Amino acid sequence: MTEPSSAPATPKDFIREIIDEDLASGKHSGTVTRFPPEPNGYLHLGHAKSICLNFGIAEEYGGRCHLRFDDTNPTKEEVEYVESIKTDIHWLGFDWGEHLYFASDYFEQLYEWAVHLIRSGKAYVDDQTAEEIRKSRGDLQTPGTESPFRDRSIEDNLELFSRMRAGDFADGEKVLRARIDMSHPNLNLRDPVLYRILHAEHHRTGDAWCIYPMYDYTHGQSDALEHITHSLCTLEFENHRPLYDWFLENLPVPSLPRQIEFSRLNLNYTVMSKRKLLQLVTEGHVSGWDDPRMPTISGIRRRGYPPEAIRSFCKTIGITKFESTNDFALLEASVREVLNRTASRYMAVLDPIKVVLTNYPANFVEEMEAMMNPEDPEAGSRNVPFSRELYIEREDFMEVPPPKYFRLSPGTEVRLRSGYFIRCEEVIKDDAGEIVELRCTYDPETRSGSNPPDGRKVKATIHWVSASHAVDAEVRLYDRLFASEFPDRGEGSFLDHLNPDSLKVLSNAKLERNLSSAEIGETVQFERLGYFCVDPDSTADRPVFNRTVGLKDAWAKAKGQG
RNA sequence: AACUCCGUGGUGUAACGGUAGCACAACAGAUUUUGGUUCUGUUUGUCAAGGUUCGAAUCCUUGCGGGGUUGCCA
Repeated sequence: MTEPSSAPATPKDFIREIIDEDLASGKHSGTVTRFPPEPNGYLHLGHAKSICLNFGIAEEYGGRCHLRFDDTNPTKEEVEYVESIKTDIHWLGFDWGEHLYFASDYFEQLYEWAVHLIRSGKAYVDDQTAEEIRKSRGDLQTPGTESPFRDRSIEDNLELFSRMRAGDFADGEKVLRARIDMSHPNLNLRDPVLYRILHAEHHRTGDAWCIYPMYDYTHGQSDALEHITHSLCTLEFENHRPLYDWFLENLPVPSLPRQIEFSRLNLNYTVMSKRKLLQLVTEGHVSGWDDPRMPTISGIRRRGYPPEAIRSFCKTIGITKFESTNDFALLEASVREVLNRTASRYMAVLDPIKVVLTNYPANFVEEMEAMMNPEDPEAGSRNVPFSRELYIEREDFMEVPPPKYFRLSPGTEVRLRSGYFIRCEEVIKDDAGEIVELRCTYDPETRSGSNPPDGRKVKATIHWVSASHAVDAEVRLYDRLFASEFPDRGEGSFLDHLNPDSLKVLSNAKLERNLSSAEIGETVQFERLGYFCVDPDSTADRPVFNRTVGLKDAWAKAKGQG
């Protein structure tokens, strides 16, 4: 079983090290993890980190990972979310097989265990109001005070709890609490609430219950019932672990899972909390949960990020207990790395300016052969029509070029990608002085594949589209949703930091003919511009493309530095 | 202030008492029919002070700094 020492094993994070130890010591013979979303919202990149961790460990260790919906709060949860969560996990490339569970499946068992706690004097029914309970809990420096109902007899508690279940009481009238220690320095141990009364319709159990277990009372026992070995969650649950363990110690559970906490994913220039994402949607700052600017899984999918890139990103950022903020550039680097290898190349002109080749025959069309992907010779080639009238990118021409500008300008020559050398002979403007057309000549001896016999060179190659063959399209240019690196920090609302230029719609883009057959969801490269994904808003005669991410742009950088 | 977790280049992450490495970012150069890709090189780091040790990012102490916790949310 020993690896040859020559293999530079990728360093393991502290969680995998713990698993290794547990396997080596015989504490566990296998590994079972779980991903436990609450079905009250859409999954985002933070969840992706947890999904990659839990399902990734299951794959690596030949174990399994359960998908368990933590559905203990009927007032917030909906079936709609259950389905979207399943879709997103599958899209990320993971599968729970037959191990789909719901915490609500355990309601009866959980109830019996609550009775068990009451019988052993470790739980009681409290008649105090929410407000009274809050006040008597004390605070970070002050111990709490015990409830006047704390010492009810076991018989009374049994009777009352049974009547709570039977619906004899109104919402909030009573709760079941654990009987632990009202002066414990960890507030979670100050007689936490186990059950509350909620006369609400549950998405799975309907009206079978009017009392619902709290997260703390549910999670660990669900883990134990499923024989989860390692229950991985984020840092904010660290203070809950003593309570998690308390239940396992005081209940006849079938297994002893271990909770381990790691730091959640933070990304700059975005927000990740469900509440804030929901706010962006409900207040209309974005078009929906799947707006391509959203850090939701459905958003990045629509944006065109490949799942492989998300997985590699999660591998790159690692797992630690240190609360850190990851650079958005790291995510984009993962996206570019995958797309550079896999995306087909096409030409598209986003902001067109017409070029007429005065020495090229009218009504003549040549089919130029172009590589589908220079990084992947197997991808083959495509034909691109070439003719007398073309479009080129407006920013690929400058009448008065600054130093180091390699593209087209009056009198200079560039290569058209997969086409010919052209030289700009004349600039045509309208009355307003706006450039409307360039008159150029082409060199017949420079057809793609051959260079001019006189050995002359050009300093740039630019993209183009044949005017008569062009497909009209809308292109949506996305930028980061927030202008500030940490929208959460500082005074005021995070909404104050929204980037007003996060979406720019170009409605006059001209695409290479071959792009008309691109399918919704497909991500391609527009040469020299970036990666673009076909949006579901596309129609048969008018495709819509979303910019996934731009190519690195050394010129923009040089220009910016002036 | 109580409890608790955590501090390694600009960012993220390794090094498990023995040469502080990798990725991203930045910068410089080479290649290039994408100012992309690829390749090469450069800059930048162990929070602080003591202690243990032949030797400390690592162990100990203290200090400093950051996160989390006062829902009948998860």
